[in-house]
Amino acid sequence: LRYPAGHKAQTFRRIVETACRCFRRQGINEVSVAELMASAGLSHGGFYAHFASKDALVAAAVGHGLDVKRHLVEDWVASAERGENPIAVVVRNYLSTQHRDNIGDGCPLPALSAEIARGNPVARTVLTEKLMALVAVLAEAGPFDDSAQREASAIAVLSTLVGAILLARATNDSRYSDEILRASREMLLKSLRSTAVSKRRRAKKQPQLSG
Amino acid sequence: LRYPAGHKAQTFRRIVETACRCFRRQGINEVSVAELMASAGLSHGGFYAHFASKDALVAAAVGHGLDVKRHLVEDWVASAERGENPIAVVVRNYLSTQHRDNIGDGCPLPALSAEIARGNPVARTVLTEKLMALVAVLAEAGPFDDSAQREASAIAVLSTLVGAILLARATNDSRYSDEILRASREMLLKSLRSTAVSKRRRAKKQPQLSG
DNA sequence: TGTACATCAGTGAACGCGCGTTCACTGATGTAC
DNA sequence: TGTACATCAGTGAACGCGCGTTCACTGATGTAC
Repeated sequence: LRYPAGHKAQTFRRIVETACRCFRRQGINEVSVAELMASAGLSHGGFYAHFASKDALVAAAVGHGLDVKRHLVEDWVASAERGENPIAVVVRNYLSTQHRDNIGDGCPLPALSAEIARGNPVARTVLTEKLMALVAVLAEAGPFDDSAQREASAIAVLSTLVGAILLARATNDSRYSDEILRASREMLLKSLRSTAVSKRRRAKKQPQLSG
Repeated sequence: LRYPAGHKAQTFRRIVETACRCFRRQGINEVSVAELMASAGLSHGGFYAHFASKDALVAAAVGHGLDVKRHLVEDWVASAERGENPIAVVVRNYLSTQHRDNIGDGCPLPALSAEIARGNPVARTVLTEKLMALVAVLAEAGPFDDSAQREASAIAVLSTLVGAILLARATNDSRYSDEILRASREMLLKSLRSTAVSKRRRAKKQPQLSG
C-alpha cells in the first residue's frame, strides 16, 4: 500500500488517543498492545513502527491526556461569568458525577497517577511537567495578590479535586460516592468564598500571561 | 509436618500483611502470587490452602491495610495536645515526606484506590466500608456542631490528603513534590483555624462514641 | 510401650494462556528510465 | 507512454516468558489399637 501524506502522523495520533482512553478506563497494565491496536483499527505488529516500546506510548498518552485536560480547564476558566470566581467553575465541572462516571474522557491524574508513580520514569517526567502547566492555569485564575500564594492555593485545590474523584470512583456505594463529590465541592467553594475579599482587592492589577 | 495450634492462622496473617505491603509498593497486578509467597517465606503452591483466589487476598489485604491505618489515625487523634485540633495532627502526619516516601507502610487509599475502583467488587466493598469507618474517626475528632457537617468536613479533608499524597508521589521533581505536600497541608490547617471558633462553641457537649 | 495409620500445611512440577516484542512478508502507489 | 523497481505503513505468525491456578506428593506429629 502507499498512503497519502500525513497518513502515518494521523495513525500515530489515533493510537495515542485510543491508548489514553483505554489506559484511563482499564489501567495501563491491563491494556495489551494487541487490544489497544485493535481498538484503533489496526493489527498489533504495526505498533513498533510508531513507538519504541509500550512505555514510550504510555508517556505520549499521558502527555496528550493532560494537554487535553489543560485546554478544557482553560475553557472552563474562560466560561466564568463576570464576578464569578473561575476556580469555582473548574471545581463544579471537575467534581461532577459526569466526570466521575466518564473515566475514559476524564482527567488522567486520578486515573493514572498511582500507576505512573511506581514506574516508567519518562511518563513521570511528562506528568510532572503537565501537572505544573495545569497548576499554572489554575493559579492564574485564582484569587490572592501574591503569586506564590496563588500557586500554593491552586496546588491545594487540585489535590482535593484529584483525591475526591479517586475516592468517589473507588467507593461502591453510589450515595456515598455522590456525598464525597458534594462534600469536597462545598468545602472548596466555601473556601473560595472566604478569599473573595482578597480577590476583589487584587482586581485590575497587571495581568501576567493574558494574550 | 504437623504444626502447632494457630500456626495456619499465623501464616494467613503473614501472607495478608506481606501482600498489603507488596501491593502498595508495586501495585496489585505487578505482584505475582509466587513473588508474594516467596516474600512471606513460602512456596507459591500453598497459597490456595489460604485463599480461593488472588482477588480474595486483595480484598483481605485492603481491609487489613485500612484497619491498620484507622488505628493509626485514632492514635494521632488521641495524641493531640490540649487545645490543639486533632485533625491538625492527622493532617501533619499524613502529609509528611515520611508518609510520601514510605508507600509500603502508607495509606492504601492513594496507593490502591485507582486499581481497586476498576475491578474486584469484593475489594471495592471492603474499601467502601473501611473508608466510611476512617471518615467516622475523623468526623468524631473534627470541629462543627452539626454531625452531618462534621462528616462532610472529614470527607473533604480526606480527599485532599489522598490527592496530595498521590500527586506528590507521581511528581518527579522532589522540590515540587514537597511543595504539593506543603501547600495542601497549609490550606487544610488554615481552613481548620478558621473553624476553630465553632469548635470552641461545641466544647463539652455530649460525646457520641467515646469509650 | 510399640506399631500402623490419619492428618494437613506446605512443596514444586505442570497446565493453558496472554503478554511485549520481532520479523519476514504484502501490495498500492511513486519514481526511474 | 509503458515497464521495472523502490517505498514503507501495516499484517500476522512466532519467540521466550511469567502469570494464576491445579494437583500429586511430603513428612512430623497425633491418634487408635
